[in-house]
Formats: sequence, C-alpha cells, structure tokens
Amino acid sequence: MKSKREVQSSVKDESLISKRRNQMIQGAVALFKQKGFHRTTTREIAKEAGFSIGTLYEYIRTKEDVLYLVCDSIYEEVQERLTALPTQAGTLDGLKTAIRHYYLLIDEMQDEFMVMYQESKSLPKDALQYVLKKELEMVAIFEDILQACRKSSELQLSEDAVKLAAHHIVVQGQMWSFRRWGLHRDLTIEQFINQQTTFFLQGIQGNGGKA
Amino acid sequence: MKSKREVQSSVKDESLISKRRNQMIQGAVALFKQKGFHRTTTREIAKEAGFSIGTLYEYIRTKEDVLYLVCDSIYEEVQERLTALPTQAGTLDGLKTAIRHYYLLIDEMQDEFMVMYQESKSLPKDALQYVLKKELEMVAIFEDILQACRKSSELQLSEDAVKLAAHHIVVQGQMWSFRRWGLHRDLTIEQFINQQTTFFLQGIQGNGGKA
Amino acid sequence: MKSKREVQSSVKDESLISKRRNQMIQGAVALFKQKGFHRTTTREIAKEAGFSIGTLYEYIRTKEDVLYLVCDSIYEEVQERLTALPTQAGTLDGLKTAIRHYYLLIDEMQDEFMVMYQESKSLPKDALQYVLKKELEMVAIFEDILQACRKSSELQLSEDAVKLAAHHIVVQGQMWSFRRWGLHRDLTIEQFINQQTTFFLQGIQGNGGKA
Amino acid sequence: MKSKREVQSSVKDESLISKRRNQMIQGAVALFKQKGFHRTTTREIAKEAGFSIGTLYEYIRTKEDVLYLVCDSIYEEVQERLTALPTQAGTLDGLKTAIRHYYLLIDEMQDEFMVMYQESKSLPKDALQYVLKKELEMVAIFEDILQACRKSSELQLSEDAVKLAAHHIVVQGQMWSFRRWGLHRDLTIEQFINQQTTFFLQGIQGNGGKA
DNA sequence: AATGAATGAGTTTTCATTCAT
DNA sequence: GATGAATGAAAACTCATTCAT
Repeated sequence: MKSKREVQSSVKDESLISKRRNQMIQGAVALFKQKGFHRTTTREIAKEAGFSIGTLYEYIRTKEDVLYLVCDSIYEEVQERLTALPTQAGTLDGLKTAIRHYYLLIDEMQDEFMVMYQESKSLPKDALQYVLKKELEMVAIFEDILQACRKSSELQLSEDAVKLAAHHIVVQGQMWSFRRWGLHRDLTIEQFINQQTTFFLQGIQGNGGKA
Repeated sequence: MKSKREVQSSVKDESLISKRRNQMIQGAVALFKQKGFHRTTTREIAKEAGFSIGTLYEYIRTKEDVLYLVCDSIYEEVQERLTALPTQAGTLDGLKTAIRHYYLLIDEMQDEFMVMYQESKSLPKDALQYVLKKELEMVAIFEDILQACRKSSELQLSEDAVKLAAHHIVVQGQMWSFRRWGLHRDLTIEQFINQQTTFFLQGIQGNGGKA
Repeated sequence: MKSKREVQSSVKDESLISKRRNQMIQGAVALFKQKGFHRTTTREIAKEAGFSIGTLYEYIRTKEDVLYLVCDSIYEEVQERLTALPTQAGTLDGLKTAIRHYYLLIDEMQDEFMVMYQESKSLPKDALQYVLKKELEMVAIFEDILQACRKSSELQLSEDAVKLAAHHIVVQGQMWSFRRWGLHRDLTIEQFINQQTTFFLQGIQGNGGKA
Repeated sequence: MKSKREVQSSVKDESLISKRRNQMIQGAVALFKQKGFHRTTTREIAKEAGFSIGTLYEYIRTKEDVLYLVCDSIYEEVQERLTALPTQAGTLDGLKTAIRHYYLLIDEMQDEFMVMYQESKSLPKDALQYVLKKELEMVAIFEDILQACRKSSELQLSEDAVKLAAHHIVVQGQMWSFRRWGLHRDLTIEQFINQQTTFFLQGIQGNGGKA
C-alpha cells in the first residue's frame, strides 16, 4: 500500500511537516500558475509560503520535490472528492452526477489543473510515473462507473469502448481549463456540463441515453 | 495579411535564413521533445542544428524566438496540409475525410504536437497571442466544415453547437498524442480514428450520422 | 534628504552590506584603475574583493552598480573630509587652507579620482545624474568659501566670476591626477599647491591676494 | 621622422586607404561620442562608415586601431590648425590670439575632444604613448609661445613656471568641453575666452598683462 | 527548527575577427 | 577590393543548494 513516493525531510515532527508542506503547496500553485515551474525560483516559493529558503529545504530535497508535492496534493484532493460521492452505482444518473461533480471540481480548481497538466512533464522520472498512475486511477474511477452501467444494461456499450469512453470524460473536462480562451466567453460552466454530458452520452451509444 | 510576427536576423540572404532556421527547428523539436524547452540550452540547439552558437544567434535574437519558430512552423504545416484537402464541401464524407486527415497528421507529427502544446506557454506575450490565433484558425477550419454540413442539412446541429463541436474534433485529436501512455497500447491509429469519428458524429446528433 | 540612489541587495544585514560593499569598492578601484571599468570583469571584482561571483551579486544587481558604488564612495569621502575642515570663514587663509586640503586629498586619492572622472560616463543615466549633482556640490563648497571672502572684502571679485573661479579650483586640482605624466616629474605636490594657489589668487584679482 | 605608429592595411592603394579611413573616423567619432568606445561595435562603425564589416577589416587590424586613428586624426587637425596661425612671435597679442584660436577650436570640435580625452585610455600601450607624445607636443606649442614672450620680456615669468603655465592654457580649454554641464548655461564661448585669458594672464604675473 | 549568507556551475547572449566567395 | 556568414571565447547574471549560526 505504501506505494507513495516519499519526499525526504530533515524535520521529524510529522504534523509540522504536513503544515509546512501545505503552506509550500499553496504558494507554489499560485506561482506556478503565474510563471510556470521553471520561471519560479525556490526563493520565491519560500517567500510565498511564508518562511525562509533555509526552512524550505528542511522539508524537501530538491525543487522538483515541490512540484511533486503540488501534483500529488491535487490528485489527492480530486480523488478524495470524487470517491466521496454518494454513488448510485450502475445507474445513468449516478454517471451523470459523477461527471457533473468532476467538471465542477475542475471549474473550481482550474489553476491547480492547469499547473498539474502543464508542469508535470518536469517531474523526475519516478515521480512522473507515480503521477501517471494517479491519472490512470482517475480514469479508472470513470471506467468503473461505466462498467457498472454496462453491466446493469443502463448503457449499451461494448467492453472495449469503456476505456476510451472514460478517457473521454476526463479529457472533455480538461477542455474547460485548457481551452478557457475559446470557451468561457461562450458558455457558463452549467451549459458546458450539460452539453458535454449530452454529447458524451450520445457519443457512446447514439441516442443520448434516453432510449 | 502580413500579420506574421517577424523574427529578426542579422543575415540578409532570405533563402539562407530559411535553410538555417529549418535546421534549427528540426534540432529544436527533437530536443524540446526530449527535455522540454527550459532544460534545453541554446548551445544544444545550435549543436543539434549543426552550427555554432554564434551562428544560431545570427538567425534569431532570443531563445524564445526558437520556440516561436518551432510553434509557427508546426501550425504552418498543419494548416497547409489541412487546407490542401480536396473538400467535398457540405457532405458528411467531406467532414469525415477532414477529421481522418487531421488525426493522421497528428499521428505523424506526434512529437511536434506535444512540443507545441506543452511549451507554447513559455512564449513571450505577443508570440503567445499569435500562436493562439493560429489555434483558433485551426478550430475555424472545422467550424467551417461543420457549418457547411449544417447548411446542407447533412448534419442536424444547432448553430450554437458548431463551435463547441469544432473544439471537440481538435481536442479529440490531441488525445492521441497527449494520452499516448493510455491509448496506444489498446488501439491502432485507424481504430482510434474510427471510434472517435463515430463517437463524435453520434455525440453531436445522436445517431452516428447514419440517418 | 534621502535623495540617495539606492542599490538593491538581497542581503538584509545592513552592517554586512556595508562591510562587503567596502571590500568590493576597494577591489574595484584597484582594478578599474589598472584596466578601466569595461575591461574589468565582475568575476575579477569578486575575486579581488575576496568572495565569489555569487556573493558579489547578493550585494548589487548589475555591474554598473559597482561603478556607482565606487563613484559615490569617493565623492562621499571627499566631501566628508572637505567639510570637516575648521573653516575660517571669509578669510583668505581659510580659502588657502581649503584649497590646500583639497589638493592634498587629490594627491592621496589619485587613483580614485582617476577612476571617478574617467569611468563615470559609463554609469546609467540616473546614476550619472546623481554623480553630477555630487560634483556640483563639490564646486559649491568652493563657491561658498569664495562668496564669503567676497562679502568680507577679502577678495575683489565680481559676483559672476565666483562660479567660474570655483570651477577653476576644482579643475586645477584635477590636473594633478590627470596630467600626472606631465607634472609629477617636475613638481612636488607642495610646489604644485603653492604655484596653483598663487596662480589662482592672482588670476582672479590680479595681485596674488597680497594687496 | 617617420615616428608615426603605422596601422596595417591589406589594401595597397594609399589614396583609397586614406578615403576609407576618413569615412571610418567620421563614423567612429559620432558613435564614440554617443556611446563610448566600448559600447560601440565594429559592425556599427562599418555601417556608419558606409561599408561592410569585411571592408572595415581590410583597412585596420583591430578595433583599437580605429580608436587610434580617431585620436591621431584629431591631434593632427588641432596641431595643423594651431601651427597654421600667423604668429606674432614673442608678443602678448600673439599669445592671446593663439589661446583664442585654440579655445575656438575646442568649441568647434567639442565632440572630438571629448572622445579623445575620454577614450584614449583604451588605447593599447604603444598607441597611448604616441598619443601622449602628441599631447605633449600640443603643450609644447604653448610653451614655445610663452617662452618667446618671456625672452622678449613681454611676460614676467620664471623659466620654471613656463611648463605649468602651458599646461594651464591647455587644461583651461578642456574645461569648455568637459564641464559643459556647468559652464555653457552661464557663459558664451566669447565670454569664456575673455575671462579665461584675463584669468590666465593675471594668474601668471599678477597684473593681467596690462602693465 | 529556522535562518539567510555564501557558493559556483551553468545559462544566455554578444561581438571582434576571419575567410571563402 | 568588397562582402557578410561563420565562429567561439568571454561576459554578465541567475539560482538551486548548502551549512554555519
């Protein structure tokens, strides 16, 4: 289970580590969003977090650790909030609700999503691997829901199509943060959710799930 | 028309500029793909391009110019190849062909697409603007095709839905390069194209375009 | 009063800034004298000052800052030592003493004077302005002394002539460092002072101040 | 006699050399005045002179050669124009005329004088030597005139004082270009000449030369 | 635990000079 | 003789990381 990639700290007090790292993550997200990972300096992160550069390095070992911590924390939150959902397993409404909550989450955490997807490529190999696993887990959440609907015959969907469909849900959501420049002018988040949901359901079975 | 953002060169011979910049772009794409824009040094770009650092700077003014040149050249090629298509304007087959060619293009230029979307955020303000315009133009190509289909009644599609649908085509294509890790194992490009096309057509009108 | 042009430092400890900058100024003067501002590298300055290039840049922001610091420190010292003089205001002897001390100062700080006058043209606009103001203040010191003598009738001197006369004192002093190659072989500093003083006093009123 | 420091050229045609070098000197003075020797590039000099960088190097060997050529040409012109004077040898009026012409010359060639005095320190050793010799020759012109006056008893002046007096004439003239910021607002060149001449003559003998 | 001064490898960029055409 | 593309050494400056206090 302890497959979590550990970040070394020279401080012992776990709750302090947690506290300081949260400060650090808050600051880092704000800065990464503004200027990207590479243009942000460790000094700036420390300052934004509210402590000194020396202290920063008491809680991490490299700058990339900060990026990892950021990505990890975002995935953690997303998963947490997504799995906390009251699942009406195997129903179309359950699926719609999940999609809805996911898209609202993205809307709420736009900055975090941007940072996560734009900067994760700068992670060291092993951290990238770990983050990719997290992404797959997120896809899997939707795969499971879709699978359940398929099994309960709420959805006419071939076994093979499930995975691609799950990717679709995830990617369609990302559109909202990535193509902000092209979409936010024309659509509210609610309109976006509705259109995407209809589009998706029709897309996978040809009748909008209304049959 | 001449709205192109110019990159200064101290060399006068236009054809030489063209030649050297192409070398530079080739080299840069390869490197950016591997290590990203920020981790690639100008010296490496020069070396990869086959000339000295001094020569590199005879053809550009800043490192960001290289990135701009790269992005611009990719968009240029994509647009060129997409608009060169024999359009059966206003027919479903014409639309399918366009999508097909676009997705094949992405498959062929995967590296370039990755670089373009991952690194363009590092462009200076004005270059970013220019590149965004290019992206919008690409979306517009599909908007036009969809619009034509709508007008010829080949497609039951509301006016409002056209833009979002065009974004969909573009984003669905990007999936192939962005989510390589999740898709290439399970699908060939042909399968991907078929599934995406069906999905898209069903998605926008609910019957897979077979009615 | 706080019209001083500030040089940014990322170090907070004021006394340390002061100490390090002094080291830096010492080293820089020595190097600038030898090879001029442009032929001196920041690395050399750091080395001469006794610390690393990184440390140098903790205390300044640009190479020009070093030059400014050098010029400023020289003016500061000159003014300090000149205004510290026990003034016998409005007497010829007071004037002579002031001139004498100024010329001795120049003799003592020949290198600094050379650097200051030869290199200040390389200062950025605002710093140049500031330094020019300092130079005018130096001229003003002598204007005041001359004015006092004029008012006490120790000196027959028209109002208009005061300013030019003050410039004369300053320029005649500079001769000692600038035309070293032409003067030091033939004159001691004492002889120089005497001759210049006589020359000056006769020059401005025609009788060497002996009437 | 051929003590002139030669500048190598790979071009044979002497008159062409002369022509090109003049172009080069004109351009260089303008640029050096504006931005100083070090901030001016050889490319800029070539461009300003009206030919290519390759051509520039057909007529000189190093950038410093340009500076030398500039300094030399200025001294040459000054000496030429000063020695061309109809000398009323040994008379006070002759001296006054010489001073007058020298100061007018400075006023006319302010830029050149500035460049010469500000930048000559960047000359290579041997060129600096040569230029210093030239400066001494200029001083010597006035030494000779003063000496003649002394011998004809037009001037009561000790043998020793002659040299310093000559330096004075030269330096007082330089004031006009160097302290432009402090003098040109208050004085016309004519007023300056008059005051300086009176000051000088009184200075060296105490009665303004009117006795 | 916290601090922040010190370090120096590494980066972009410039520019005098050369040399093939 | 003229041109200008090519070169690469050298310069200013940055910043992740360390470590003494």
